[in-house]
Amino acid sequence: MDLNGECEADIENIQDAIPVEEETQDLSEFFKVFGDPTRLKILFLLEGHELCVHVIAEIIDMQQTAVSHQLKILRQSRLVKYRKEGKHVFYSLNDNHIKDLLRTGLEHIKE
Amino acid sequence: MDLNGECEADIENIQDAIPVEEETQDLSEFFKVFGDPTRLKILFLLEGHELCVHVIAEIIDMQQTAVSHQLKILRQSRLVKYRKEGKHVFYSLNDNHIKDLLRTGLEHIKE
DNA sequence: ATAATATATGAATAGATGTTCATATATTAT
DNA sequence: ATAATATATGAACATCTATTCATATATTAT
Repeated sequence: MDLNGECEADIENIQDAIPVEEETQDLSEFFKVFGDPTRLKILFLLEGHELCVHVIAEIIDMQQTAVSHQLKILRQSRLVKYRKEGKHVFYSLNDNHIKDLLRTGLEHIKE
Repeated sequence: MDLNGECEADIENIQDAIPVEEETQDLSEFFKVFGDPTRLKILFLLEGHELCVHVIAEIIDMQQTAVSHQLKILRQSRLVKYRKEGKHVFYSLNDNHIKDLLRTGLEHIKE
């Protein structure tokens, strides 16, 4: 049974390079979060500051509800954390990898 | 003119944390490429091997045309390069950052 | 020349995604 | 209690995306 012809012999071993299905799914979900300009802007903003929702909305010039929706996604992927203080909800980064990822990505697109 | 109330004073400076619009767009496009399980599988496969299209399709159990479409996207974002040899087209990774990104991403989802 | 194999690509389609609108909840001020 | 402010959320909608199908191109074998 030689399905792969002349190209490559041991498909069995090569296959191991791919993480199991669930891990691949989770990983793609994770990267998907970075695949939106609005969310990226929020992440860049939160890199240096703890900010509340309406200030974020103001700075990136988006509606508050749009920002809230995106913050929900960032929360769900555990990229940001939040702290309630009276009427305000202050968001901040929740992961050390984020800065690395953003910087590596920027390096690539600048090449 | 105090649009941001009690929360935070110097919106001017905070804004600088965000790259210019075009850069943010490009960066989100870049991450979007990693936000699909099929493309991730292809990238993991190519991490160690130079492979031709039909072998990739076979290993990840996808149709050849689906793989070709995804390879096109990977080419366009300069993540893979290719080499023609007779009927075959051999693909391989074209960026040193890819492994880093994949590994950092995996670290995050495993936490 | 014809057939077989490897790859690429355009069109179609189903499903996912981001924003907006309307509205709900919660806290604070009057 | 009422009004104002801050945030969250569900529904609707337009847009984008990934796969499939049909088919085109290119190379090699007969």
